[in-house]
Amino acid sequence: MPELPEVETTRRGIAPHLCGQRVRAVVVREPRLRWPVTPALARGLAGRRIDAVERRAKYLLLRAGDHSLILHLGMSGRLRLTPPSTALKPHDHLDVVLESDLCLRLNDPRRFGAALWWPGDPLTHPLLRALGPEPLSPAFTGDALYGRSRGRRAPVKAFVMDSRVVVGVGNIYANEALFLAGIHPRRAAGRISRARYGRLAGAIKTVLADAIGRGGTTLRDYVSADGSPGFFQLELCVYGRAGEPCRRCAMPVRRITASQRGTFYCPHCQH
DNA sequence: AAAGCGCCCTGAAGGC
DNA sequence: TGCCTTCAGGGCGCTT
Repeated sequence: MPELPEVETTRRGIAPHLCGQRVRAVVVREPRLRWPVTPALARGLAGRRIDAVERRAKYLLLRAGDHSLILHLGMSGRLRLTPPSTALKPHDHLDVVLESDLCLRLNDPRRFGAALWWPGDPLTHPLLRALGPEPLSPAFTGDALYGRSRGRRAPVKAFVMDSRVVVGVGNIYANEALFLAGIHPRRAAGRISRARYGRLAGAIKTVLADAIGRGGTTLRDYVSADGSPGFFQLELCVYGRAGEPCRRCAMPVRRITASQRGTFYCPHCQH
């Protein structure tokens, strides 16, 4: 479900309700997420105050004193703010109950998500330490992409979805950015010019910023923390549009499989 | 080092 | 209606 814009929209939704709040209780109903949710998490977080809610890549970082709760929504995870008395739905795995009597509730049918308790700065966690630059930061540039791509024979789509290269570019936005930049998703990463990488970096920034501005993309069931959907799906140029006319040239959008992911592109506009 | 898979899960959709 | 297959917005970790 969530790519960077959906995670950022969720962060913006929950942060005002969490920051400065003390945690009254933590309820773990299903510890079998991607990694087991440990008793240390429930024990350690209860009673602490949440100081900040940040995002790195698609991870949400809740800072609580010198510790941190690291959340990842995987493919199907959702966070909702709700009174703790709200009836439970299937797959409501974790509650963080606040003293305000609101509750941050994690629902994740596929359980690819994660809730990790870390005794330190979340950015030093092994899963976060080696991540590439944030796409919306000044450190992410076409020159950076160009430099890292030399000698790479993998398709450019896989290259920009590699979190060591740049974080937060999932399948939807990789397809969209490559369309905006006019680059064929199967082109070898090492055989793209510096100028074209400049356009690609710009396209990634544009598409992610636009999607955040529209509250993310709602395809099936994504909703933000307050239950409202995103609207970026209305702007999609290629993702999920196989057979429909390209918005630029009207040629039918083509669907192929690349790196085991659905890949959409315009055969006329992208080379 | 880079690249390519398998795999962790459930649910929805489509074919028969 | 039901059963089966396929596919899904992620990404770790293993093998080559």
